[in-house]
Amino acid sequence: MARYNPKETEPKWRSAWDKAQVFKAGPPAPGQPKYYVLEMFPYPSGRLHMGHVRNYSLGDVIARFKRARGFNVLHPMGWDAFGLPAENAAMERGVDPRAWTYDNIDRMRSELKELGLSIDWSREFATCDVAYYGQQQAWFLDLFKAGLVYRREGVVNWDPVDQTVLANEQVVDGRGWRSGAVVEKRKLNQWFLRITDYADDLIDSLKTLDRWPDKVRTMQENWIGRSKGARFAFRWADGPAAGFEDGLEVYTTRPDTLYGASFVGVAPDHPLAEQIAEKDPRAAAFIAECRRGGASEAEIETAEKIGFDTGLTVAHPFDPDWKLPVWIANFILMDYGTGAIFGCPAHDQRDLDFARKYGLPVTAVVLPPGEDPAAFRVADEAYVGPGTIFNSRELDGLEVEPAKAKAIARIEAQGQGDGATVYRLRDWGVARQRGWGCPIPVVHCDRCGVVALPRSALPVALPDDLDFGKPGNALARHPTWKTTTCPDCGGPATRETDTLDTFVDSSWYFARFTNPEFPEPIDKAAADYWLPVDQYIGGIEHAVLHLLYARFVTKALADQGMLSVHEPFAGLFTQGMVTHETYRRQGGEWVEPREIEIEAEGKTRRARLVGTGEPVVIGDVEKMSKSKKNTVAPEEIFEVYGVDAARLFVLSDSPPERDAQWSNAGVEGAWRFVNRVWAEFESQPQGVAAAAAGDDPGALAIRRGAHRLIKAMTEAIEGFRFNSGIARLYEFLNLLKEHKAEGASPAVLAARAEALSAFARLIAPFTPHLAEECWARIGGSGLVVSAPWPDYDPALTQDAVLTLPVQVNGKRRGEIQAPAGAEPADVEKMVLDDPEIARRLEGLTIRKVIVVKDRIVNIVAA
RNA sequence: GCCCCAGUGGCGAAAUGGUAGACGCGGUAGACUCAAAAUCUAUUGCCGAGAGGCGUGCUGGUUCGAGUCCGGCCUGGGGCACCA
Repeated sequence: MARYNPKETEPKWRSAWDKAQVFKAGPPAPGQPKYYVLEMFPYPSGRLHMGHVRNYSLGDVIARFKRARGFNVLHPMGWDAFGLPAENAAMERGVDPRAWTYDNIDRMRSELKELGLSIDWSREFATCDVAYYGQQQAWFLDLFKAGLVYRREGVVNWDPVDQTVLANEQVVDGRGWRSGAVVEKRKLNQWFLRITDYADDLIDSLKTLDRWPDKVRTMQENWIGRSKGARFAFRWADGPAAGFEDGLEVYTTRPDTLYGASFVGVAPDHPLAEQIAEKDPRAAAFIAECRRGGASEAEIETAEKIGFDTGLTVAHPFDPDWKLPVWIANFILMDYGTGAIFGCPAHDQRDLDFARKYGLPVTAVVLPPGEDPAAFRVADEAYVGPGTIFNSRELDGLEVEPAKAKAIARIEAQGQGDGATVYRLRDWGVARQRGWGCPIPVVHCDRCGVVALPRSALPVALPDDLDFGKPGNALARHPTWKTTTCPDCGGPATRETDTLDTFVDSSWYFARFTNPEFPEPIDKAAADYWLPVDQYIGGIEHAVLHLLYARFVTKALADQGMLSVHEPFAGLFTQGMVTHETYRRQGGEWVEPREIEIEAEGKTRRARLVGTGEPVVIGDVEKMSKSKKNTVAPEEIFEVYGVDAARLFVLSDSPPERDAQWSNAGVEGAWRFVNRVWAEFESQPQGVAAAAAGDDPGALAIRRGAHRLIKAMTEAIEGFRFNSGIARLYEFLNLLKEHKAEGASPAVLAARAEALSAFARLIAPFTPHLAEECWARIGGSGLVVSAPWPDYDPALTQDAVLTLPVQVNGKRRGEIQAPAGAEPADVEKMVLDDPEIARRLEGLTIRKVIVVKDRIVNIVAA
């Protein structure tokens, strides 16, 4: 028997698909539903890694399944191709970033094609294609006109390694998301997209995304961080500070605790604090001290609360004779709310710590349920729970929520402020001081200021001769590119040399895929047909980055009339990472998996270096990374086991949302399966027609198994339980082996023929090349990729006679055989007549017999 | 600190409130082989010779019946975080 040879079959079938153009998305067809499957497009690093193999295999299962189910499927691929790695490669190796990127794309395209993905390659583009980013500039200008783009000086996150500004979302734990460098604060002119205009919509419509993981929705909700409260001004008690004649505006979520106020505080970089510092060197010294503190988690946790009494006082809004001191305090943040607060120490831990340190009063105004108002005191722990307001004059006796409403109403009546909603979300800073990106299509004119280019001036293309040889912005130092004329006055002007964040590039590519040739950014007819993406697949690491930006841009473009959908991704699936065991030599150096061999004896496993036999320590299972040397190169796996075995293993071992552990033994298991499948098809005599089984028990077992399998696979794929589905394939293969073709009756052979026809189609989404080879072997018509998904007969998914477990007092004590659908009363009689059960019931009195139809019997006895 | 998720054999994992451990990996024994690899067969949760007993992080509860539902706790992972 010939061993299955993927090296021969896999390329053969890929070119067959290619020739038949089977993966090209069709035009809108009446009566045929559409399905848009998209995996997050890759950065063209030049190398396919196992994470890609997993991500794209997952999407491919869905795409192939939906095709087989009769959907008009769109499954495109492109390249997120701008960004720093190209610039770094350029600087380190003196190559041109453009050439480097397109070379990488060529290499990765051929690797992805080798994976046998059902991609419509006719729609491929890279974000660094002028044809793409020129269209991006077009809609950027539309947003500019709509007031959704603005430029202002502000404090921004500066990544000193990548030498560029970062958005808040791109700073993780005080460090740049890509470089890992500690981010600095800098004051810069910066371009922003007004994502905060959409804060409410972005939160509220999360509710409609019922095919998104709760986790991602929660993360976005937290990130946007909506809080409801009041914004109001404290009036000055001793004459106004210059520039603050209307008072000092604060934000609070707890207006109900106003009678517990004991001070008002401002952030060290609040304009009032800066004004005071100009005249008072002690205040200036205090502010300088605050700035020294770092922004990392550990530093914040241990940082002591410190303050500076400005000597200014304000009046309590509800009692003009009540004076409150104004402090500068290090724990108040300038970029949240108004940068100023009132301190209520009894009901806020930070305020309490601060008040204890500086001897400020602590007055409890919320009485916890069941506490005695005369005796209740706050010691070291602020009380933040529910309760009844007391010590608060007209608010006394109210619960927290009504008290908030009443306080806000009074503030509003006094004209001092109003109820307000505040967000943690900041506007999206999109300018990057980098040369390998989409140029921002505006010019700076001495006379007219910042001028947006007209559409006719697009695309603003990158020059071909950028010098990436040294750090910094290659575009800004180009000798001639930025010199231009003002489209308004015709006078001399310079081009903006900042480029757009690459997250802008990826925030609309899914819409461009619907018609990548269109002369406008988006072909509305095509987008209306294909969008939203029915199933989007990618890593959880983009939960608040790409996925938030893409939602925002979709809403903004929809408001410009360019799109009809307000959400880009109807279904989202976040897949886990690919991990591997780590190995280290005694000295601690990491060792690659290919350099070791594992031996097992009983339950213990040992690893040794190949060749020397030096023992190696088996370490934790971790995400594949070059630094820990626990990577496995996909192309080496393809070479040994073929693409199908790799695809199968990466889908079979863990549920797709969880991390999958790669192991050599595991892929060998998948390889065994591939060979056993092929052996099963080879052993079947050719030309046997599928036929109804009659009552041959073997044939019936095969048919029942097959129909059960079809049902299970259909449900498993719909529910993203690929690992369970694949387990059922293995199970069914074991069943087929019990009913070998060799020496089988005609009835069994006919049942096998029916089963194998279904089986070839069921494995097609997972091991598409093998499926074609099997399909051809049994004389299936056309390509299996175009064959319809098999149907099942519900009547055949159940056995005629069932084995029902019998429990006594909830413990399994035996079993009986009963026909499917047997009436509970009949089953009860059978159970009580059973001698083995009767033995178990000796000396007991039966109180109750529960029969769950076709399931279980439980006898309650004492 | 707040929010979310997860704890099941040696390992990856299954299990609409109804036979816990499907399926795979690994192990053990055997067949084939001069031998090995590959392949095939059997077996494999734990304790026990067996009958049987015990088992889904711990602990209470609901239920005829709980891995699954509810309460409390422990451990691990993730997100947010001096956010007023």
